[in-house]
Amino acid sequence: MSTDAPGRRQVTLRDVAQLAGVSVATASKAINGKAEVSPDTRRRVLDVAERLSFTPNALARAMLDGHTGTVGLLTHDLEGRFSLPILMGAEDAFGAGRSSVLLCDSRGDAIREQHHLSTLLGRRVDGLIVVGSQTDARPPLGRDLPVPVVYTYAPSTDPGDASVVPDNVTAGRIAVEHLVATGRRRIAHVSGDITYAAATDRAAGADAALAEHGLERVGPVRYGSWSEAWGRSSVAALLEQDVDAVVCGSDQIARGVLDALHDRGVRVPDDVAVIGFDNWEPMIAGCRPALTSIDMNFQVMGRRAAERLFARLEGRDPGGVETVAPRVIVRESTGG
Amino acid sequence: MSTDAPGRRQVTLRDVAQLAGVSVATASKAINGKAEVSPDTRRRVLDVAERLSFTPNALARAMLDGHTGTVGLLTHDLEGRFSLPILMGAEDAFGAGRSSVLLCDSRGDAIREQHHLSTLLGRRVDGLIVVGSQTDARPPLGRDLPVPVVYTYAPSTDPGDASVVPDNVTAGRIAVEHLVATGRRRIAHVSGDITYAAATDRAAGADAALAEHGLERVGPVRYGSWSEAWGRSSVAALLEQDVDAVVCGSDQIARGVLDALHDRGVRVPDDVAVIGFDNWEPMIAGCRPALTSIDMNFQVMGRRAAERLFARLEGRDPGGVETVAPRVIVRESTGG
DNA sequence: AAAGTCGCCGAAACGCTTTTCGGGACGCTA
DNA sequence: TAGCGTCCCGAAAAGCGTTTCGGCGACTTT
Repeated sequence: MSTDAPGRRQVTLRDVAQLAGVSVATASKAINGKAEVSPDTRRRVLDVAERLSFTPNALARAMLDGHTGTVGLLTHDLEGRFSLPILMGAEDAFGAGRSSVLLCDSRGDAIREQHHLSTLLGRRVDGLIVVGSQTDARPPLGRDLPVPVVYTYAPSTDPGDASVVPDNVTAGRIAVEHLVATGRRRIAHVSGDITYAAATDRAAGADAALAEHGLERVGPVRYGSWSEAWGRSSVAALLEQDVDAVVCGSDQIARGVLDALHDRGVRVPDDVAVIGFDNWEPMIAGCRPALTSIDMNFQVMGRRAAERLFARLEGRDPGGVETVAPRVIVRESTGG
Repeated sequence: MSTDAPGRRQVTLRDVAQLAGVSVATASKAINGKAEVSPDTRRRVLDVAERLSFTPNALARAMLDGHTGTVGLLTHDLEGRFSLPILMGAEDAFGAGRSSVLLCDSRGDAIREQHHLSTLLGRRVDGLIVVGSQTDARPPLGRDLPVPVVYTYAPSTDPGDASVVPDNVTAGRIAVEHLVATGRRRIAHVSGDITYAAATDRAAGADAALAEHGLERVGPVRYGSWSEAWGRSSVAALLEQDVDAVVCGSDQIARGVLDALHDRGVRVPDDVAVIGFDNWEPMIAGCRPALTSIDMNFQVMGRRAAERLFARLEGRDPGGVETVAPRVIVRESTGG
């Protein structure tokens, strides 16, 4: 029936054993490098296994030792550009740890999320990583899950859970530090949607750094949307005051600001420095001049989440929220 | 040992049966809605199952009926922005078909690809989808694989394999059709890296459409790189001739062209129409005026690949290369 | 009372690992 | 050289959590 074109039955250990003239037990030991097999027999078995291109059935194995070597990765929206680097970092770390990733996208829908959750539990994943869509905290997946969970991007509302999140406060801080270090003093701030914790956290960090240097922000934090259009339209108001640097809540906003400054003949970085957040390559690539940006290190976040999941599996992780330090990528827009 | 904090032993069917006072066989039937169980017993079993939050072990199931309900998705680079929509489309289709996706990223490395392949085969995936990184054909994964494979984005060099690819020729064609339909006659073409089949295919389609309308391309196809910078710098040469429309090999190039035209005071779309490819939201969003673009329908591609994989599983797909039709998204840059 | 139904149970099977056990080869002693 | 103990290699069997098949009682129907 199911033995159609590309589907002649998978070769089993029994096939190998039979052809090598030994028992399955012996074949198993030979293949897994156990001791109690004569070198001679081992060779014979390995040869046959090779010849039949035998692949041990990971499922059967999993049923015995109780863990599958798979982890579930539950994302809220693949679409958003932040999930991807996290995903890559995690996939990377898991690949190294010989685990495979089962990917599910709940598209922000709690029902779908629960459905995927039970599918994953049914497949007996060893653990779960949950990738949120905003940095705001989210309720935990469920009570008494049979496997460890690490939340990333968005932390769990339960502080006992393990979470790995970007450090937006520090990001705002180092943006200002960089500007101050390069001689700027009159610093304005244009940001995105005020309902995003990312926006307000960055602003808080930036203000804190300003205060530490005895400076005051020029004008209010101008919240708007995460778009170039907003960046462009904010410039008119910005320039009503004397400004020598603009912190922009995202690279897109920064790009809008750069464009508008360019149109008005304001020179960057000579007259005004501009810095963005996210270090988003495709957006950065087209900026003139090249945009200095704070990289949130999402890929590192994904990797850390994976590492902590492993740690939890071994009972080595106490839980709690961990932040990932951002870093500044210096380019021309704040250059000397 | 492994029975630590979040890991008390998973509930098995036996536990349920025992507590409900029936045999495992009966419990199984009760849960799976088989007929030969009294309504009374069924209720009792279901209650217990609910109470213990029993989740059937999909692995054990898989060992019996021979298929796991998982498929492998082998991508060449997650990073590139084309993999993601394909991934989403596939995940979507599989989710609907009750299959789960095991994700592997080979990062363009053939060794890693083979390694992932054997891992996936070991996990007894029911099938594989391979997502290439360029539209150029690629060698098949291997001879005599035990499961069906569908290649997408990049077709397999073996025409007997099942492949789903974007239709770049048609994409080029409809770009020109649209321009001609909106009254343009003097059409130039700026494209990306000439070593990409995507670039040359689009150009071929565009030229064919021009020819059908008795038109000739204005100037050569100007190949360069897939960047805004190239788009910008190509404009000087473009404007040496009388041009009323520019086909741009990608949205990034188009954006560069728009920028440069803007700087020179050329009005879009009044003086010159501009059209891009890929309909890449974040790039489009910032364009002034909003950019008309050809959407390659990558998400549809992913879905089709998944559908064909299912079809292959049931022996219903003969193989061969299938193309996915692109569509034009009209915005202001070619508007009336 | 014979013949169905109906509801349930026991056992086999899936592919592997691990544990237990038997038997042959070998070496030592008398 | 016969008898005994040791060592090892390899075979057989149990077990993982399901589903399914063949039975087997008990109750209904003629």
